[in-house]
Amino acid sequence: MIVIAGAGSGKTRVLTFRIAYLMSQGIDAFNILSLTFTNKAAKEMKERIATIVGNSEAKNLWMGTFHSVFAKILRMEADKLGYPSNFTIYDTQDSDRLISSIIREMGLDKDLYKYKQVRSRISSYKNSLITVRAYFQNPELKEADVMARRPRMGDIYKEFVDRCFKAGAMDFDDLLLKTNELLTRFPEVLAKYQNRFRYILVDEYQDTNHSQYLIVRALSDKFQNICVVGDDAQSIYAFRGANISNILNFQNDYDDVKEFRLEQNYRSTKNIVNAANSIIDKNETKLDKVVWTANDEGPKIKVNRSLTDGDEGRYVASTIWETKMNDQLPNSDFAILYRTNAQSRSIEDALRKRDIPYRIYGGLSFYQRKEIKDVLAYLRLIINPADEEALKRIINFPGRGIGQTTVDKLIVSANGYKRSIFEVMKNIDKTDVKINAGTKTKLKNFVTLIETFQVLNETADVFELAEYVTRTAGIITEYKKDNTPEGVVKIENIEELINGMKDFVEGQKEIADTTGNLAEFLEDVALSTDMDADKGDADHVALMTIHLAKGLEFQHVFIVGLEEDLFPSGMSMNTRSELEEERRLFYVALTRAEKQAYLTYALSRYRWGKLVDSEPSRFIEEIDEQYLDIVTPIEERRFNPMLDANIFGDSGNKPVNPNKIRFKPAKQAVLKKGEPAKGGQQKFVANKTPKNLKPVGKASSSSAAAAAGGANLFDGKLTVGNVVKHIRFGTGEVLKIEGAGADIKAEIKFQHGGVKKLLLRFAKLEVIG
DNA sequence: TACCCGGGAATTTTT
DNA sequence: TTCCCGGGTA
Repeated sequence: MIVIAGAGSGKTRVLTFRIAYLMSQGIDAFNILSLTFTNKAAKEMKERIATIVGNSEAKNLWMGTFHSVFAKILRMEADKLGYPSNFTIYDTQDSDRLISSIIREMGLDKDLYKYKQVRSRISSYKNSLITVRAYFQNPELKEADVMARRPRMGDIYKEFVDRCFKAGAMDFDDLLLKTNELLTRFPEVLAKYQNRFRYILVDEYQDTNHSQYLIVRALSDKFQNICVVGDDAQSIYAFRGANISNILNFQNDYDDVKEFRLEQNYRSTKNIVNAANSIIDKNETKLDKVVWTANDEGPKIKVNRSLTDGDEGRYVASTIWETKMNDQLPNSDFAILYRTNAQSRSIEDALRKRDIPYRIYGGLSFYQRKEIKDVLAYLRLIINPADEEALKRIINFPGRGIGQTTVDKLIVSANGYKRSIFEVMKNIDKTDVKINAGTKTKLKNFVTLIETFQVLNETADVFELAEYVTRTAGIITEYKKDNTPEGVVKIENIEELINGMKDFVEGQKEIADTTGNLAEFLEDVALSTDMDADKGDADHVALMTIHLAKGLEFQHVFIVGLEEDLFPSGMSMNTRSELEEERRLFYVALTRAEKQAYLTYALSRYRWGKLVDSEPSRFIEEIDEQYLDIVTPIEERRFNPMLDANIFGDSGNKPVNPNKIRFKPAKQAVLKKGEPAKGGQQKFVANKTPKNLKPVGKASSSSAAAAAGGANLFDGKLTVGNVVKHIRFGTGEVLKIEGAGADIKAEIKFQHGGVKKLLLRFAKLEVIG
């Protein structure tokens, strides 16, 4: 069964009710597999089902992301593929580092072989199930890479795969690729999971890549009881291998397909739905469907032009402020969506000036921070000493006098002996590595250190282990040296991580069938993203990329930076299909809005530190004019009368003249240093955000913090003089409270452990006096 | 091997 | 503007 579900038509509801229905018909939850693309979607769906069928029933459902479900299966079957069951999952950064290192070792020109391009190339091979062997058997692939002036691509690919295997590591793509390998090479395994997963449901089917498609098809082949839900108009992940033809051709893959179309939108006003339709109409590749709504007409979509990105931010902030006040709305009714993460900056500055609380979703997540990754690298190495990336990360952190040269020698030697680096170090005296005695001692000490941790890991839980490791390995000491605010935040983050582990351990105790071990914690971490940490935290405006916004809805949505070369992105307007994906992205953005949508663009914008002229996006014009309300702020006209004539004609309120603004390449007008920008307003674009401020907003996303569960006291409940109790520091007195909004900190003097500054949003404090 | 400095590239989107 | 890397020096 396929459900083509337009935006806002309730497709998640369809899935949850179908699952609940299946269970009400006596089908064992054990036999149901439900796949999503984000942990958050899985979690929400599980909760919704739990409210219908009850918690204990819902618990047995296999529901999760492709990556997490198949990571679990791979752990159980790892030995068949020659992997350890506690294999490491390399994140993108690990892969990047390994690829860079391979390029360097092979003596290739790193300007020709850019690691990011190499990584995405390898990723697309894997997602298309092109193994190393398949690559070398197919002259066309080789040809394509030669044409791209990367003749050694195949060799890098091979080395990368070999090194991952040797390190007992899988990257994100491997989780799918190896699952395919498992299901193809071992018919008995396939049969086992076919019999197990008799009912399969897939959300966001339009986003599946070839690898995922094959897994789903293999698993559902026997019973052919599969239900996929999706919307071709919301396919926005082609760049990472999603194949829109999976949904377009679903009918051909199964014998007896029922198709349903959900075309009524329950989310948005008529204006928004119709405007969105008028955009998507411009795409050639799509399934026919007409989304409609019975909702009110609603206000027209507001289009606003600003002079600079700074002005744009101020327009957004002041509009939110006014609307909030006039209509008495919470901050959470507003979202600001942009094409690229870099755009958040000017918006943030403006929001901060107006004291509007906001949260940035995506970007650098808690677990990607350097200090967190350092700690995690120790833990990774403890359970999997072969983990090359973890080892390289910490072998000289904190500094132990083991430099790049030594590491390079070890790598060469490890490759020669076909052993892991750790094994070479362990047996350093038996190898022919040319390293002087002093360094050898340092290496031995490091090995001993890790082995001590491994012994402790036999008996201690994650929390105890991490606490011991951070102290013994000198990580805390290292960061304590740094007295800058950044350094303090790092310590706090590590403390937060460790607190999160405590909660993890507690949580695991309640769940009978998990081992509650380190490997499991690390898997959670590796597959978690910033979006997952959704908690009942303070009321805030949401800032995120449009990609992240898919599936969400807000009363008021601002889509900012609607400029040629930015949205559509300059890198995605060369082919029709790329442009159509950008258009679908715009469609997704617009259909997030329930009541009111705003489109904004700036005439010039800082990019790469330079002021660059820009033109309105073609997407603005593609919307049927009758749904638009083109506004030009009065203050802009007053300050800059000369700018008006260009686009809007004399009245300043006429619709955009297509001939003036369409399809001209953006001029890269570069402003010399010191020269004022048009209107001179850009100097108010405050870019002097203290370094530690921005990350704090992001840090709120940590699922460690989410897991904390304790009351956060940053809304005035805590005052100077209070006596509080902290889970780890014990009892203390509040000396000072400082900061604002999400950033409020308390300075607390603890009876044992001195004075500490704690971020109240994280710290679990109990007021006892 | 550690540290400092200057030059040059970077920004699509992410499980 | 920011970050990363390489080269040079101690």
